[in-house]
Amino acid sequence: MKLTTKGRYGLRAVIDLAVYAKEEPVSLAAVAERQNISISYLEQLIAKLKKAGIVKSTRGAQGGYALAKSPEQISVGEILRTLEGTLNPVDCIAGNGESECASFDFCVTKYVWQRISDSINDTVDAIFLSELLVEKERVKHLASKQGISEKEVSENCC
Amino acid sequence: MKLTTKGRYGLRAVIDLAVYAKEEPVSLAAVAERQNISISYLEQLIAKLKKAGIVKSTRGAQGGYALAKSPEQISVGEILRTLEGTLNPVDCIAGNGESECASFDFCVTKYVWQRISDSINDTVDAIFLSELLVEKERVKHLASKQGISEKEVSENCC
DNA sequence: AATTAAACCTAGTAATTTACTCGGAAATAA
DNA sequence: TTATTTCCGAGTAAATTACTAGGTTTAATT
Repeated sequence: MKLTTKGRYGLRAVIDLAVYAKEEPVSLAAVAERQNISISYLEQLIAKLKKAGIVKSTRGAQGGYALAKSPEQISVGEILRTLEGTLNPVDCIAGNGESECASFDFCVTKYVWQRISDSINDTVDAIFLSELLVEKERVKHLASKQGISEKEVSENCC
Repeated sequence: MKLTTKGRYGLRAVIDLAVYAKEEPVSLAAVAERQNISISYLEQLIAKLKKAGIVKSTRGAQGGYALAKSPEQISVGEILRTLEGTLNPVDCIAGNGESECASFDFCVTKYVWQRISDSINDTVDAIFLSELLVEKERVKHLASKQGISEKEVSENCC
């Protein structure tokens, strides 16, 4: 039940864009450097985010990425599902019919998996990027009080 | 964010014991056969469940396994955490201090991971084996109405 | 027009994890 | 004594993850 680095790095990248790409697009190199993530790996993640309409890009020199919507319109659920695939604990409740197991309708464990799935999805769909930006301000003040730079925090985040 | 077969098979095994090991212990071979799971793999899972005090064993011929507590006292959370380890979406919130990331207290993403973790754990801790047994009766009737045997259901479950 | 900075694209690959199997030792009922 | 069963540790093939490498294309800047 672990998220992969796709979801973890990807969320950090989107937050980074929300903070730094307000005026002008930000290059992936800049995001990668700030977040201490490999740039070529980030490329793959951002490609998915773009396809999903979460970020937009401008090509060529001085180009880069920015959010495609306002932080109020981007949920963590959207981001994580884009990068991780469905957030179901098992495949058989994907809802596409294809991966349903043969005993789908009579499965007791499915009852459990469905409830876990619902709780995960309800949770992440209720957290919007805007909320994270508020939270980010809060911890930023906390950190600065303790003499810890934003750079340090970003680089060592989980 | 997928459960492994440990959690999936293990929960099925515990449910199987709840149903079939009421009077006398049930051999792993019987569970494995009913649930269509490899017996030697099940051995590993049941060892953990025993260590955790969820099931108990009697050795020797005619021995086997049974629940160590009543179904009202066994939560799905207990079972899954025993088999899967912590149900956290990331390691850094394990709470043991050891796996905490360097930016632990100032991490925005941690705020997200913690909420996901809480929702998963709250959900599974609120489901008890007794509830699953009731649910099992319900789907059993549904299945039999459609001419599907319990055996079929068990063997093909997710 | 040339250079440079960036996004975009595809394929490969080492490391890790998962999902098992195998072979036996110890215990106990029949 | 023999069957049946739990118990135990080590090994392994397959799948997945977490990347890297090596380019092409686009567009601003010089």
